[in-house]
Amino acid sequence: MHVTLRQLRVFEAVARHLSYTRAAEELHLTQPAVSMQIKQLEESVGLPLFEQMGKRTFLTEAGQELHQTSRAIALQLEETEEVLESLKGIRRGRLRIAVASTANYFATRLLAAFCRRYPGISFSLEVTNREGLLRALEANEKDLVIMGRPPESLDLEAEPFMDNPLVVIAAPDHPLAGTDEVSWERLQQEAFVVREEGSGTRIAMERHFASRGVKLRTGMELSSNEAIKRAVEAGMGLGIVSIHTLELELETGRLVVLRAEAFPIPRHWYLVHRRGKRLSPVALAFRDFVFEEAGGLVGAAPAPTAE
Amino acid sequence: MHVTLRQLRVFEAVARHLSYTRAAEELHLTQPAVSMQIKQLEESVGLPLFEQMGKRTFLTEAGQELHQTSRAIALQLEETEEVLESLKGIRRGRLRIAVASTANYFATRLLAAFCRRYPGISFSLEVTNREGLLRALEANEKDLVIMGRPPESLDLEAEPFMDNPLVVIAAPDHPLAGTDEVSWERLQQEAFVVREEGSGTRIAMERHFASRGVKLRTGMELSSNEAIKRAVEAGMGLGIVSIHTLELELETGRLVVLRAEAFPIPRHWYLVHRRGKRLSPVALAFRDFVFEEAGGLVGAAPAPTAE
DNA sequence: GACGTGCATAACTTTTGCCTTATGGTTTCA
DNA sequence: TGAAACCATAAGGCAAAAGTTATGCACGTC
Repeated sequence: MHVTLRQLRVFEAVARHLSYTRAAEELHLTQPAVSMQIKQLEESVGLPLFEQMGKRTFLTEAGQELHQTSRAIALQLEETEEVLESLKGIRRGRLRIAVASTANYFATRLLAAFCRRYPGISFSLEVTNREGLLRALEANEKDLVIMGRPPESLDLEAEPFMDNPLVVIAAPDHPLAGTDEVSWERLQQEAFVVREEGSGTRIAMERHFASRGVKLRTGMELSSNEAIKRAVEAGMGLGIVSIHTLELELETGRLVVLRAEAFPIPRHWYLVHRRGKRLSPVALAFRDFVFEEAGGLVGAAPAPTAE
Repeated sequence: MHVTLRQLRVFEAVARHLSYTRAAEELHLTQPAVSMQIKQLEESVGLPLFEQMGKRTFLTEAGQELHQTSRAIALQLEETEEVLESLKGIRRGRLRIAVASTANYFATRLLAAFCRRYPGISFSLEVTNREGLLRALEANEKDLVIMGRPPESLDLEAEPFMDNPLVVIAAPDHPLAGTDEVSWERLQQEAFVVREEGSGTRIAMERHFASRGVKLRTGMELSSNEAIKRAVEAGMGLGIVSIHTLELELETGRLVVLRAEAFPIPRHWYLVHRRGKRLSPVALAFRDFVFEEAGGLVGAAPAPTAE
């Protein structure tokens, strides 16, 4: 059946007015143009759609059936057009974001602020580990990803937008707590509670130590920042974590940040997406928003540390 | 938004396969043809619908939205096509019929038989008076009308399909009941219970009497055949009704048909529709059916009476 | 019976649609 | 690094789509 949308549109007008001439006026056409469209439509349908009884025009049963359909289709297209139109702007839309587990501590706040500024946007925020992030990037499942160390393997665009200093933490009753500045030599003698292999924080630590010709003394290996903090609290050694994870612990005095030589380790949070991906208007808006506002929103973070 | 159904169809195929090349194969096209359709669609939508990430093709959010719509539209067209297809045949369809109130006595049986032969056809049967029939014809509300005397005013096609003899009825205890043959002179002396002015039966009676130079003696005027019969039963005079209305009364002996000179009055039932109306396949089938079967189905009717 | 209205039809023009082949650029995988 | 897969783009050409004007026919009305 070779109907065209144009035929349906013309048909709908005629069916509504029950007059070829009125429909032609509405569509800014001549009457023969309408006649031809209807004729072609009737031909491809294989049934008469109208019947002229003297002066008046009636819909046949087939015409009534098709009238319903054409109205439904017109409606559907209108609705879709509206949705698509709104997708062009950022009044509405969906934003799919994935963040590294560490970033969770501020990403939620970031999203909430963005949400307040642009109501009508719906979000999905996946908090996952590095593997999950890479898989999501690979499968193109997310609009943007927030992570600390973009891998070089995939072809990505990564823009740093906020400092992410790694600091040394200790229990308040640790011998080094409160000392003026712990020297590098002193620090080497301590055992560290660390994240698992492959973790971004772990890799950054190892590189930091290696670049100074020292092997990291790992006392205990744990798979989450929360676990690290609990272990350090319990006096099982020193820890190295992003300062963004410490808001509560610093406030309540359950952990302290050591002033240590060569610390904090300067790192950054990156906004990441696959190179060549066409960011939606919503994603672009979020990106802009992040660059503008990120600093102000991460209240607990210290002033950026120059490298 | 100037989308075409073709664009949507091509788009749907690409969205389903997530591949221009596969879609082209399915549609028996070359790949550039598909590319162009999509490009034009994207242009008229104003948004990218796909994004190529290296080897793989993904739907953008706008693409997902449009994919839903295009599937829905395709579905709707399919369904409509099916309905229209069935309208061509008489497997399905609707038949709208109006009958004169007198015809009700056999029209229902006629319709029931037709319904048994063609299951899947739905009916509407309006039983109404002459006025109602004319209005329905004027407004083109019915496919076919069954009536006893098609008016000349409207431009109609009327085909007689069955005899509709008007007979003289009397109560069983009437003096004339059972007599061999009532003469015309004798009959003139009787008073008749008649239908109201404008009724088809009434008009036929008056013409019949007038053609024989006699004025009808009307004793009582009633507005339905049922009322006539009850009045005759009660001994209020003779009646003249279509024999089709008498099935029950004859069987139970509550009324008798007089053998009278110049009776029965020969009349016919007509199948009527406005001239030039395109009858649907269902209506045509019903028309054929009526001509074939009408005689056999009106069991109570006597053999046609030649004029 | 003449006129007005409404639709159909014909003839013609212009534009657009649509598809093809040819070619070039990327990306991926061996 | 070369082949293969995939898509984009350009150029050319055919077909049809879609519109116009002009005209005719049927019906209803005055």
